[in-house]
This record gives sequence, C-alpha cells and structure tokens, in this order.
Amino acid sequence: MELSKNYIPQEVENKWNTIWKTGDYFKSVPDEREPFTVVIPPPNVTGVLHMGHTLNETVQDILVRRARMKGFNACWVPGSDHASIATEAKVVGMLKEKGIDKNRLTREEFLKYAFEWKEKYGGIIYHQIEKLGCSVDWDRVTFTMDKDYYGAVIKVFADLFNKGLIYRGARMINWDPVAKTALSDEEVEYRDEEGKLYHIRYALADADGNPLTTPAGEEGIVIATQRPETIMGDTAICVNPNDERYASLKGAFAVIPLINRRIPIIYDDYVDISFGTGALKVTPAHDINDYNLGLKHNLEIVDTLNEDGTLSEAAVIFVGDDRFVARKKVVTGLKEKGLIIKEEAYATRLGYSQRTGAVVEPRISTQWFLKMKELAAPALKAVLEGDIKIHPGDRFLATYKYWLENVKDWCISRQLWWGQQIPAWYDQKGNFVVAENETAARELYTQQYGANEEALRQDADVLDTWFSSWLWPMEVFKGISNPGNADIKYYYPTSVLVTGQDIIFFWVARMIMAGLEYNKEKSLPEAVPFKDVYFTGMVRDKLGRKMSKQLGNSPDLLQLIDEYGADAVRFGIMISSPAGNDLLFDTASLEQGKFFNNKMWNALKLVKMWEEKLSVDLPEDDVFATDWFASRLNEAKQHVDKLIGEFRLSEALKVIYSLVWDDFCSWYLEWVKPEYGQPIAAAVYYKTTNFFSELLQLLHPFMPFITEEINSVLGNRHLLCVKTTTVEGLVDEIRLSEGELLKQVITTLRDAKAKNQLKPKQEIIVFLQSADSKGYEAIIPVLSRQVNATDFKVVEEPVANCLNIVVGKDRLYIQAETPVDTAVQKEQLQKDLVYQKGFLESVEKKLGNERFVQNAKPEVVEMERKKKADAEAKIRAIEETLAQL
RNA sequence: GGGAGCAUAGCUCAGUUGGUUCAGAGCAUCUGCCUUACAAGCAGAGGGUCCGCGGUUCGAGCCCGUGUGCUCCCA
Repeated sequence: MELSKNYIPQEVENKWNTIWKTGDYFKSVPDEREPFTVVIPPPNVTGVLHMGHTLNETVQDILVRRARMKGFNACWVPGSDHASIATEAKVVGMLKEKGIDKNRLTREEFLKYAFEWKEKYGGIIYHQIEKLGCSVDWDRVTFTMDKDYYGAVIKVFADLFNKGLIYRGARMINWDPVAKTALSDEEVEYRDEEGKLYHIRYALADADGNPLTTPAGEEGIVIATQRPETIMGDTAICVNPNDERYASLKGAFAVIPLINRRIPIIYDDYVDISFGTGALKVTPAHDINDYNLGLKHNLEIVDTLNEDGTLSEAAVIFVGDDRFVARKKVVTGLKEKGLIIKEEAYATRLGYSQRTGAVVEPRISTQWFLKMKELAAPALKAVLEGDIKIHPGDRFLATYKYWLENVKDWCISRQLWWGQQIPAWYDQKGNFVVAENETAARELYTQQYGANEEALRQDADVLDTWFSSWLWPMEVFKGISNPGNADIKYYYPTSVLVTGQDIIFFWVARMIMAGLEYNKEKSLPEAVPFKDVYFTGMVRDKLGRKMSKQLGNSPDLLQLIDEYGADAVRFGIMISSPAGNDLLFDTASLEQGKFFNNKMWNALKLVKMWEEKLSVDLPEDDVFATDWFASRLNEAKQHVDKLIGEFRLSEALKVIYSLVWDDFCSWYLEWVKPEYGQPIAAAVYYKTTNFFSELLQLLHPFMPFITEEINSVLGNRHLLCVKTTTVEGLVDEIRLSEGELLKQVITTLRDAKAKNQLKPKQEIIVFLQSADSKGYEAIIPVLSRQVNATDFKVVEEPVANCLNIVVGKDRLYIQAETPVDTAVQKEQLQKDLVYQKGFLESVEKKLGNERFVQNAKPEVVEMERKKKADAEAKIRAIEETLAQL
C-alpha cells in the first residue's frame, strides 16, 4: 500500500466513524461484565458545541474508551435538553421573521413549530459529537422532551407535590421581561455597574393633608434611590426609629411627587441611619427587601410594571413606556419641579437574565416552588461522607457545601410553552388539583371538592428545564418512567459525571438530590447518581477571556476538525488542560497535535518499509534496544494507568506523547534501524510492530482515529476501540538505567562533535576510561552506531591527541582525523568544573551539619554521601582531563 | 462584605507524601543540517531571586503566616 507523504485526517476519520457506527461497537446492553456508565451533560438541542463542550466530551470519551479497553461494559448515553427559554426565544424570533406573532398561535400550533425547529437544528450537536469521535451508544439518544421523559418529569412533579415538597404561592421572584417568565435565582447573573443615586424630595403632610416641615424646618423629606421610575409604586417611607431627624414625623405622610399619592411614614430599625438621607422609599412590589418590610408593616403593594417591563396602569403616569424610558422621563419631570436635590455616581449590581440578557426585575408573582431544605440535607451528606467524590481534590467542596446549607426554595415554573406543562388543574374559583393526567385530575377533583369538574383547565405554565435534567442519570435508563427495569438496575449509579464547574448548582447538586430522593430504598453508595464528579475548567481564549457569542471568540468546532483533524483537536484541548484549571485555548496546541499525527504516520511509513525487507535468517544479535523499550513501555503504561485513575488526563497524555515521540521515534527506532538498503531481522521487526501496536492502544482513548488507522495498516486484525488491554509487564530497572546512560553518552558525543566542527557522519574511534566499564557493555553496539564510531575501546590510561570528554564520572576520548581544538574543550570542561564544585560544596555543607546527619532519614544521608563521592569522582575526571590538555 | 483558586523560562503550564543539581515540558528564540520515515522534520544550545517579606525545619518551588497582583463563586 502506498502511504501518503503526510497524514491526512479527514478521510481516515470519516472512514472509521462509519465503521464504528455500522459495527455497533459502542452499543451497550447489560451483561455479566461490570458496567462503566457515563451520561452526557445534555447540551441544548438547538445549540452548537462550543469549546467547553469539546473539552467535556473529549474527557468523557477518554474515560469511556479507556474503560471499554479495560474490559468494562462501557455505556455512554448521548442526548440533549430542550432549553426552554433559549429555544422558545429562538422559535419566537423565527416566527417573527415569518411574520407570525406567537400570541396569535394556540399552544399546540406553537409546539408544532418548536418541534419542527428541534428536528431541523437538533441534529447539529449530534453530528459534532460524532465528528469528534465520541464513542456514545446512539441507540440510547435521549431528549428531555421525549414522551417517556416528559411523563417522568410530570410524575416527579406530582409525586413531590403529594409529598408536600412542591407548593404554589405569591413570592418575590426574578422576572425576565424579554422572555416574560420567572427565573430561578441561579439563572440570574449579576454584574457591577456604574449607576446613579438620585436624591428626591417628597412633600410632607399630616393626616388631614396639611403640609408639614421636618424638625429642621425643611420642606419635605429627601430619599435616595437608583430607580426613580419606581416611585409610583411606593407605599411608604421608612426611617429608623432612633433617627432624631425624623423623630417628630410619627403619623405623618409623604406625598409621592408627580402623582401626588399620600403614603405613610413608618419606623423600622432595618433602615441604616448613615446611608443616603436615612429615609428609605418602600416599594414592596419591586424590591425584595421592601417586600419583606411591606409584609412586616402591612403595606399595600402597588405593581407598576407590566410583564414586558413597561409601566402599568398602576403607575398612573408614563403608562406603556419601558422602565428605562420611564426613568428618564421621571427624572426630567422631577427636575422641572426642582425635586431632585442631588445626583451622584453609585456603584451597583444589576441582575441579568442568563438566557436573554435582559435586566431582571424583582416582581411579586404567583409561581410554583420546590422546597429545598429536605432534599439538600442528604445531598450534602453524600458528598461529605465520600459516597460521591469530587475531582480535582476537594476544591469545590466548600462551594457545594455553602450552597446546600443556604439553599432557598427553587422557583420551578416558567411562563413559557416549550417544556413540560405543569400538571395542575384549576376550577373557576381557583381551587386546584395536581395529577399526572387530566383524567386522574378530574377524578381527584370530584373526590376533593365533590363538585362537577367540567370547567377544569390546566395550568398554562411549564417547568424549568433543570427540573427535567435533574432526573437525567435515572431517566435516560427509564428509571422514573419504568422503575426497576433491567437497564436502570444495571447502569445505575453511573460511574463518573464530567461537567463544567459553572453548573455545580444548576445541575450537579440537583441531580444528587433527585437521585437520592428516588433511590431511598438503597444504601447511600448505591443511591447516588454517580460515584465521581470531574469538573473541567472553563475554556478561555488566548487572552484569557471567557468564550462567548458576543465576543465572537469561540471557534467553530467543525471548522477546527476540518483544519486539524478531530484527533488533533482532542489532543490540543487535552494537552493544555490540567484538571479543573481554566485553559487558554490556542490553536498552537492543535497544531502540536497535528504534528504529532504526522510523526506517528511517518513512523508507520518507516516500519512498513522494513516490512518489505525482512530477513528471517538474520538473528537479533543485539537485544538491548528491544529489551530496553519493552521495559520503558511497561513503565509508561503503569504510569499512565495511575494518572488516568487520578483523573490527571493531561499529564497522562504528556507521558504518552513523550513516550511515542522521544522514546519510540527518536531513540528506539533509530537504534534498531538497519543501514540504508539493508534488511532487518524478522524478530526485531515483529517486536517493533508489537511495541507500536501497544503504543496505539495506550493512545487510542485520546486520539481514536489515527490510532485505529495505523493499527489497521500495521496489519492488526482487531479493532482498537474494542481491544482489551492490561498494564502488566516487566519493568527491568537495570535496562532502564542503561538506556538513560546510552542517551546521555550519545547526546554528549554528538554535542562534542558539533562543537568541534566534526560532521555528525564523520567516523570516529571512541576510547572509554571508566571505573565501571562493565556498565557500558550492553550499550556499546548501539552507541557505536549512533555516533558513527568505527571502534569502541576500553582503556586504563588517557589517550593522546583526542577530544577529551567527561560524562558523569567517566572520561571519553574521541579520535578523529581532524585536528583537535583544545580551547573549545577547555572552555566546556571549565564550565562543568565550576558547576560540579558548587554542587560538591552544597553537599559537603549538608553533610557537615551535625543536625542533618542526626535528623534526616538514614537513606537520605546515604544518598548525600553517594552524591559527594560522585561529585568528587566527576571533579577528578574533569581535572585530570584538563591537566592533560 | 464572605469564600475559593492562581502567581515557576519570552508565552502557556507541569512539578501529590519537604530530600539526588529539582528547577522541568511544549511553544517561541539561537546554531548546524533538505542525513530517502518525518523541514508538520533531525541534531544541539541558551534562557528562571520558583511574586515580595517573615516563619517552621538539618533541609522549602512544595508546609505555615503575611503583603501585593490577577481570576472565579456567593451576598
């Protein structure tokens, strides 16, 4: 077969994707093997994979492929979630472009459009997952709006309601005026902003409406606010009872400017005397603290906002204006009347909707809530007691703990259509029942209210998307909709969850709650949804900025795969991704991956060339190289196994990279490479292809395509993706240290040649003067070839007219035809000498310290003694050589 | 305001029980090579008060305290 000059990933990757898929290699069904289960953190169905996903999916694939190769029944479930707010916004936008107004559609019509949209764009992420090489079980694709899944969410809602954990009530919630829905606390992102604090004067009046002045003789009372447009919603002015400035205003009233509505002055030590003017306007409908104050003092609630963020009739003025427009108009109006006393810059924090980017408004609203306290306690316990282990380390433990200990009730209803419709049915009086379906609801209603149920209508709202995805590890195996089935029994608990640290509350904590709530009959280790959680860092651009659509700094995954190949993308993102740390994404690392591909491809070409000139008769007369590499390989395999077990994937990849490039390609292949045109001993050849195959097995989880391809070209019948491997193997320490010595001597001799203007190919004779020349015996044949030595002799005395070199304690003499330049050698040797003497000094100082000799472990002291002896020997060798020059 | 993390070569980062000179890798830089596996390469080289200060210890890049500078999470 003719192999291309360089590796071309595109067709290779497509080929293997097809083979893997048609061969059903990643399909998993329960059997007698131990399972290794991973559920994908479901990306948004209409989104695309960004670099954060790419990192996540790559990590998961590495773990899954590795487990599969270790003999586990590996099952990786793919899927996506319906992302209610984001998707609904997109669908509404799409309809708008077509000239269709959502409000004129029925719910059913809208959902039809939404499902069409999902069908059209939902495939993109699956295509990307496949292109990336993810070994998922495509028969298990799950979507959070699938029929069974939908039913499971409804079932859980009804169940939690019946358990008294879900309730309905009017509360201050976060309102997204663009999506026109409530949000949970977690869906609001706060940003520091430069705001303005307006000092506004309200007139004062007594109970009869007569004007009043403050004790200081001022007309009216001055409050400070950042949101002048909310004054129309004020229902009180609150001052601190200990504030002497306002002590005489008991029973008095303030008059809201512009609309002239009278509101009471109330007293509460909640108000900070030193802040602003010490007088606080109270707007219970639009501020959480004011709301609580309002509850305490029985204040009226005046809601001046419509659901789209415009002012409502209750505001009296500027009705229909957006709140930010109204703010300007209110300020202008107040200025005209001279009621703005002061404007000052003020640093504040504004909440934004995570999904639409709109400024979130605090608003009183009737919503559904899930009580969190009871669910949080076991979820905390599971992590604290180690039934779920968080990686890396316990870095996120404190965060997790804090959230669970301070968790507030979860607002789970959303004023949207795209999602699971809340299974509550109301009569005209507002009585309601919760049941899994309408029929059951009607029965229940009759039972409870004994009345006719014809006028029941279902709650129009849907549930938060996270209220569906928190069931993910169970319901992908139908654990809720069909409890106790064979799959859930076999695959649950899942093995490891890989996800970004940014959704620790949204998702991870809640999945743990759900898992524990619905596996109560099991012991804790069997009830948890996963045994390990691996948090990846955030992917940033090379300037350290978070990747975002706004900045446009997130590269297109398919384009990257096109340019570099999926293996190179996987390599690039993994090599720069230490566990849990953020990583700066730079295509330079993808390039490194591409070069790595090419390196292996060329090694393959070399080995295939040898195959054409095999000599069965030729004995393997020098077993050093093959023995050494066998040990080196086994050593690395064990190292990699340990690292992956500790989730240190980046380090594991580095070990493999260096093993392949340096040890295998740069050293081993050169050591066994026959002279140009000469045949290779068959024994060496087969050992080499075996080594190569084992390297590919080791690397396969990280770079599945090229390894599969090379494995196949090497003539292996088995597919790597389902090849089972072990890490057992002999590690011969002596061979390993001989190998290190060999590398060191080769490098030193090459360097000496280069520094002395000897061409690398120039033939030389090498003499060795060493106290331990036996240590060289095994490596002499390889060494001689690598430095082009026609002869290698052991001597007892210095040899004249040679290049003089010191390697460790040993002296080497190079005899060549070119005259020697002693100055160069002297310079090098002097440098070494200074270094060695400095070293010796530090060792001697240590050994001269009595407390060191007394306190340090004996083996450490022994080591220092050896270092001293070594250094002395080295210095002696250098000095003798210098003396001779 | 509360909490967490980071600071090591020009850049991005490794460095897990404190003990070989431990100061490393990749990229970048410099030198020499188009040597039939690979110029997407080969052979070499240079480069660092391990953020400042203090402490523990015979011994600190590593442990403790503190200061500074970044990043993130929560109020």
